Amino acid sequence: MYALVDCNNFYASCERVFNPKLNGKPIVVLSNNDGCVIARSNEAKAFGIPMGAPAFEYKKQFEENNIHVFSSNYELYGDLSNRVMKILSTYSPVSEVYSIDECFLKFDGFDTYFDLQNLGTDMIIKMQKWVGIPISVGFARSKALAKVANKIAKKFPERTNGVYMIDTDEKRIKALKWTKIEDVWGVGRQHTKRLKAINVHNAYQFTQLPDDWIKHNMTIQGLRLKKDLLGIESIQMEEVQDKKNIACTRSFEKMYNDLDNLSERVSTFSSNLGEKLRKQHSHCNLISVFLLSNYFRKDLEQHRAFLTIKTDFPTNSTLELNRIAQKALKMIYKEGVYYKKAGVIVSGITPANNVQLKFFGGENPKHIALMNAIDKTNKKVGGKIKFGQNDLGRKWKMKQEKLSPCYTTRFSDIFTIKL
DNA sequence: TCTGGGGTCCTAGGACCC
DNA sequence: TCTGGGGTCCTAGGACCC
Repeated sequence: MYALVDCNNFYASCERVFNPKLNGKPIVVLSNNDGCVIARSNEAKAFGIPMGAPAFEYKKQFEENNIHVFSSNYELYGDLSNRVMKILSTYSPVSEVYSIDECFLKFDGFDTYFDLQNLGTDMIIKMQKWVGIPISVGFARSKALAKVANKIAKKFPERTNGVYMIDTDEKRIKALKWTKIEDVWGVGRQHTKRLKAINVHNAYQFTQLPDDWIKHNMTIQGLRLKKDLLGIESIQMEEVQDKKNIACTRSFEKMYNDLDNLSERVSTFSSNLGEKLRKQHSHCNLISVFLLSNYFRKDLEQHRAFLTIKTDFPTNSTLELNRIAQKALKMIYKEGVYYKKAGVIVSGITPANNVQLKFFGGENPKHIALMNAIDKTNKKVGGKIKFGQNDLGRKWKMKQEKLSPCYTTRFSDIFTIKL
């Protein structure tokens, strides 16, 4: 059996942990730059606030309905997520952290000795007590079915108490008939359109489609999904591994049409990626840069550009990454266009201890020592060393007007109790 | 005025090899 | 007149996830 454990309205729930006055109150959490809604408490959902709603369009509704609005606080969410995952990992030797708020657990052979239903209830109680985060648990014979079971547990809390198990074929078919096709894990907008066109509206109908059709239209992934939904394990647990791509991308608060400002952004993104690469002890040999104009301003010239450059040797030196990223930027930059977003992505990632040596050239050994010294210093005193091209005046600070304290990761933000 | 960020997997087709 | 067959590797782009 598999379990999928999912935190309920995770970001919104995180905001409540150290601010219990918010229990029962509507909450929304906004994306970077306070752009759009990316998490909603049940109360906020009841007001009809959709996922992805632009904050400025809903500002009035937030005020009228006393909806509490937060900027996203990834430092807090990340730390609480780690606590949740650590506790979940004690329930089974095989676990897979699937996202910041979801975890698969595998219970091979457990059913002989444990009542999984009770185990699920135990998880919920412990998580509430130890971390303060509400969770839902779905059990089933495959990962895709565990996802379905989880959805049922979350949708009917009063009937399931947060735990639902699909353990018979009868329950499986009933659950699949209840699941709308667009809600199936792995079926997105495009597949939904195609499936509805051939009269497939729920997960059960999907499982009745011929393999050929699925393979042709949804690749091998679709076929695995079908088998998983039939109760035949086809989507395996995955080991945590090093990242294969690392990206750093941002929308700007206003648009820029000059190379100077874009160049500064790209340089800051490159430093950030260098740090991340070194942290996971990797090198990369592909660097991509992209620029996007403002999609919402149809009145302005549109330009989307993306360019990948191969490095001469695998590297994780910020200086080398930035040199190449700047080169790419200059090649795709188009004068006169107002840009709203830019990003740098590194890929072709290899472990640092496994670098292909070169006859001529290669990483400048001085860079290695320099990066080492910078990382160590920054770790000790908190990001004090920056590169000349990076913004030192912090004029790029994100719009975060409703940021909550980092209760668990900063001494300055620690919770105070008044006696 | 204002609209997020960071990932994964799969496939077709081109480049190249013998 | 007539021009093969069988591979591998790489990458862009499309689909998906949270």
